[in-house]
Amino acid sequence: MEAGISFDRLSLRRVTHAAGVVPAAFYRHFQSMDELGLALVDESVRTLRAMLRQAREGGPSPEHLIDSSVQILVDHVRQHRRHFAFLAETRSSGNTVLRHTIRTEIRLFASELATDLARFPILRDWSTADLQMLAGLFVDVMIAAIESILEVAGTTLSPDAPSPEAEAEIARLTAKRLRLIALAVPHWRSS
Amino acid sequence: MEAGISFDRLSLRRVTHAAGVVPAAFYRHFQSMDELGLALVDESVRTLRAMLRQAREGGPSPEHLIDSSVQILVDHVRQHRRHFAFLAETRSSGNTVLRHTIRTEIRLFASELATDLARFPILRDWSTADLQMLAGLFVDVMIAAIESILEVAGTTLSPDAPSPEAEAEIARLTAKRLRLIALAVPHWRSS
DNA sequence: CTGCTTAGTGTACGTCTGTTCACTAAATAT
DNA sequence: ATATTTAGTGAACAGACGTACACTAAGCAG
Repeated sequence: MEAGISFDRLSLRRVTHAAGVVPAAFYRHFQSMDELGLALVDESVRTLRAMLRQAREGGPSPEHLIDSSVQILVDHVRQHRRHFAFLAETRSSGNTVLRHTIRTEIRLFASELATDLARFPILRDWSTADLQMLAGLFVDVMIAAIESILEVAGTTLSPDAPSPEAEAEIARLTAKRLRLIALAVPHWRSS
Repeated sequence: MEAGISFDRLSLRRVTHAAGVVPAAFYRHFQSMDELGLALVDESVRTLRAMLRQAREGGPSPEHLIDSSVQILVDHVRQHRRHFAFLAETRSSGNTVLRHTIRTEIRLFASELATDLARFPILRDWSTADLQMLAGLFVDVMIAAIESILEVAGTTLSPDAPSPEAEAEIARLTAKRLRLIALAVPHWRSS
């Protein structure tokens, strides 16, 4: 099929063609491709925040918190593959405006996670900087997981092989990583 | 200047123009842009391996191993900014062949790091899978650091601001992350 | 019913793209 | 000294690209 096409290889003409519309009609909706991109960022970021919300509400048991969080991540990526693929690709490539917008959103995401973490008793007397560090580390591990999942499933919107086996392996590895990091927390003396 | 241009926005005609040569002359050297890309991957990967080699030889004191490794990373990225920018961008974007090649190389890189780690007494009885997990985690933290450095310094080959201040901040944060992870190592029971 | 707004049409333009072809000048090997 | 390989030329092509313009059909407000 080769249906997957990254955003910055996407042309105005292709977009309008896919929409069954003549190229000039594009300007009735967006002034430029940048504007389209920002609209897509908005939409995708909403998906991202929905994921965090679900993780917050879902797991009251701190025992299986890591596993349930990873599972929520995997499910969300599977269900909103195109949003995550768009974010993952655009985060490191092409358009400068979009790249900065996404990176800023992710930093914000990490900050929210940090305030969530602050509620855990074990982390009560960690400095703000250290909490941000920990949250950023968690987020980066999650991002690596997302990229891996997208890689084993065709980076954009091709159906490809869903390969739940490879997905499960990535989930296990990611949970392992997070558990390792969590293991360090009690022994960290926050400055 | 706007001199920075990512590889997949790069056209055959731009390459030949920059080389001061007519478009058709391109085919005397490469069959396609893919082939050019693979040549660039080769060159950039050599830089990557040189970095690992230096880190291996450089630090015999395990006390400051983390700080010296991070410093080597920062220095290498500064000195070979374009190689790292190329790898970082192409790793997640555009051309499928190049993306897979780079990701495979990075996996190989992590594997080599894993065998290095196996020599540490504390890690003697870790399973191979767990060593790979740890090495992969280190590598992903390093990749995140590289991306951050490139971000604060203009992603491609623009001179921009070198901003050694922001670089140092990233170095500190990365070292902190690695120290946190290292702190967990003694308490991990390898399965 | 009338008038304004919105979404879409069709055409056309200039520019950039990859690729081909026959040809030449220089370097290299025999 | 001669033959062959190599690197580069210049022109030409067909296609895709972004963008502009005047125009039309539908939806809705007054």
